[in-house]
Amino acid sequence: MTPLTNFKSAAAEKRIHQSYFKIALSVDCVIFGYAEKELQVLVIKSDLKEFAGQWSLLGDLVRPEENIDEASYRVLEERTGLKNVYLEQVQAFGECKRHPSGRVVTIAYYSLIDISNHKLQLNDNDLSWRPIRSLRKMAFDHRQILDTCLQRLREQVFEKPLLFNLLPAKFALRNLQELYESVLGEVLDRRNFRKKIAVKDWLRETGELERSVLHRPGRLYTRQAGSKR
Amino acid sequence: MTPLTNFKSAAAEKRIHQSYFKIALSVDCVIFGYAEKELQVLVIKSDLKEFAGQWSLLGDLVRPEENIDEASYRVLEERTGLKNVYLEQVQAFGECKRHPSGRVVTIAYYSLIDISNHKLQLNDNDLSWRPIRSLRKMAFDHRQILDTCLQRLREQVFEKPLLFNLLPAKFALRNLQELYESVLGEVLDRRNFRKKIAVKDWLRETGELERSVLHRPGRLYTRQAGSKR
DNA sequence: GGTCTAATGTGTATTAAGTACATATTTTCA
DNA sequence: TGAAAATATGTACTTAATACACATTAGACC
Repeated sequence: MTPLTNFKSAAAEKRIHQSYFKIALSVDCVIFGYAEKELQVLVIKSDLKEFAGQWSLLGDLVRPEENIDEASYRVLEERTGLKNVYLEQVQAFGECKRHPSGRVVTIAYYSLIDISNHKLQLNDNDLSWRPIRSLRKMAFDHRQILDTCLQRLREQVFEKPLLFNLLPAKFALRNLQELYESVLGEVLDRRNFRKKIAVKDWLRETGELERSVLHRPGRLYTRQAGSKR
Repeated sequence: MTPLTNFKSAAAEKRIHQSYFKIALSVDCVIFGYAEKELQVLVIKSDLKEFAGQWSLLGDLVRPEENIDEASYRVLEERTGLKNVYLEQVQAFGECKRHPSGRVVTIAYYSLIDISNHKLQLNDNDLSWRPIRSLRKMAFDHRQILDTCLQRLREQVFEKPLLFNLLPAKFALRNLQELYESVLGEVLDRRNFRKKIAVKDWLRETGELERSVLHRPGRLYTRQAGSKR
């Protein structure tokens, strides 16, 4: 029987509430970006003394009257100003001792945004884009959360047109391939990559060409209007 | 900034704790079984008046000093007596109004057990195996949780040797195929199915044959010792 | 304007995986 | 001994994944 039922008395009910309704819930967002041919994550300097100097993911406590998905959208919007962004729940992390301030269970989400498209106040709050490679140690269990989300992302990149969210509206196929390569951590064959993307109907040619490149310019593509995220 | 840092005073810290550390956390386990050629789920009659007569998943509140994974193993063991069972977290469900007694966020897990292998007290507590098909309406958001877990299971049955957990130690290939068919909800070609399973090295022949069948008996197989769940 | 550079754009042959499909064999039962 | 019912098995076809090479184009420089 769950402790939430069959109370013997009102006093018993109150006692149960006091002993169980004292966990805090947070959401943590792994916000991926792409710059300098590397996958980046938006992180913030931890302001807990236990993790002084370490980077942490962007997160916040879930408010008492807030759905968890709403909380994740709120965190994202507060930090990046962006609405209607792809956000996906990955899983919960619930080790007792993961947060020094008490029992805080967190729900991890990941999101993908175009760094150049939003103007966040990077001077503010030590908020910063960091290449994943450089984030060896992070506050809390955030490195584990990041790994789990990255793994989920890797599983999905050929299933759903997710990575376009990391690029500007118009991009060359080479840019897309480099992005896939840095997400997957492996090099891909150009012809096979183009074939694989081509059959998915995720792309539309713009008719334009790259500019200011020191070589033959590639065609610019944009995401196919109907392609669902 | 998260509300857990930069307190202006001890009083402020206490206030924050009081307003945020009041969510309860539960785990809900979708425990799959297999009987009468149908996929079954272990459910219990809801004892909340709001859901009188409806079935609910097996769950419990997470204790203050308990990891969430530990909680799910505890629920499973309390209900089935089984230890060391495959259990996988799927995701959190956190709608504000999902539980009538207060804000209870739940983490969903799924598990697979061999019904014939455990002797649970089915008379006890209206605990019962029900075919999934028959569970049209369930208490809370448990039908949604069940659907989500079933979908995850379907994605994994050819990736990991999960379904063997639902069968007795020795089984014929036909039993395995019927199980796959009822999980996936589609019929499979026998020759192609055997080929697909054969390449995975999940099975070992026992050298024995089926008994007491009204036709040519099939060979009995058992799970390959090294095959990871 | 000719040449160099660097990357674009493209096709085919091979292998692996998935799908469709039919017949001989073995055991039990009557 | 024959009928019933399910086992065991192989091949042709299609689709997806992989490996791999060469002609083309725009810019930069002289």
